[in-house]
Amino acid sequence: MENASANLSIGAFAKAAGVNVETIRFYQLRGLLPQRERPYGRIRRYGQADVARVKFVKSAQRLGFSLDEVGQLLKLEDGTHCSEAAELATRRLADVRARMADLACMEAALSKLVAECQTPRGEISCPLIAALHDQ
Amino acid sequence: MENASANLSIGAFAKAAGVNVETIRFYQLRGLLPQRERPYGRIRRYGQADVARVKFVKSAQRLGFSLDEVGQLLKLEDGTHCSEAAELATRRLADVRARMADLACMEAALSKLVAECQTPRGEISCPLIAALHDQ
DNA sequence: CTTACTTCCGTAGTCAACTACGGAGTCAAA
DNA sequence: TTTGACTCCGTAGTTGACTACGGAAGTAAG
Repeated sequence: MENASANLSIGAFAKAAGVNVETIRFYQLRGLLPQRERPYGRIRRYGQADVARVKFVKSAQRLGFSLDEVGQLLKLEDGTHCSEAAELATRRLADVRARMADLACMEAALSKLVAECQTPRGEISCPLIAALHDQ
Repeated sequence: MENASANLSIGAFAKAAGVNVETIRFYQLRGLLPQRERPYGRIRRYGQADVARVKFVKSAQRLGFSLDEVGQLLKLEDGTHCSEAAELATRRLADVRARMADLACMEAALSKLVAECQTPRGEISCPLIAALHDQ
């Protein structure tokens, strides 16, 4: 059922998946897509299952998974390893939350500095630069 | 007044600034630190002003500025170009806020998926993997 | 004066996730 | 059958911010 509609050239495949041809090749090299056999000096053909796989990769990336982690997720793809998948996702979630906290600090500091810069002051030096100096 | 206490070797300088020696050299190459003259086949010496400059770079980096932007900030260092500095900071702030929004989306999606994985279900496939398939 | 640590300097390597290039082979339309 | 687009494949380049390496020269301690 995988090859049922294996009628796409790599270019059509890439377009259907919304990525560049080079990205497809790169994923094949990385083991994220199976290396299809090439029928006797002909061009390889791809199907909807391949398109779905690339879209899966892209979805997971949007959630902050690295390609390595996406690879692990793909190995669990039959859906019988829910707890392993959940563990990966939990780690990712912790990471995302840590990054959010970092950004919140930056946000606070930057908006304070920008506000101070826009406050009319009667004198010399820029509070943004000054603040950066004594952290 | 810059060279007032120019008595640190590059190693001591790096330690005082909390970075590696290689990082100092890299910053010199990038123009973030002045290329000191080398007194006739002797070793260069550095002072507190240099240490402060590296700390400035590190502070700005923590706020999300790239080294290129830090370079611009350093050119404004005399404090008389407050509005330019504020403009840079405003751009950074917008960027930080955009990244926060992205991460918030990821957070929501991931925590939903993890929660679903932990909900007892009576059957087959992993909701996390399934969800990734139809985004 | 010797020994061992630093410094100097340029070049090359790292990581992640691609992107670019180039030459040969394949395919489809006119 | 020719032409022009596409595919194949391997290698190399990109970005950002460093990190590593290696040989020669300077320096500090004993």
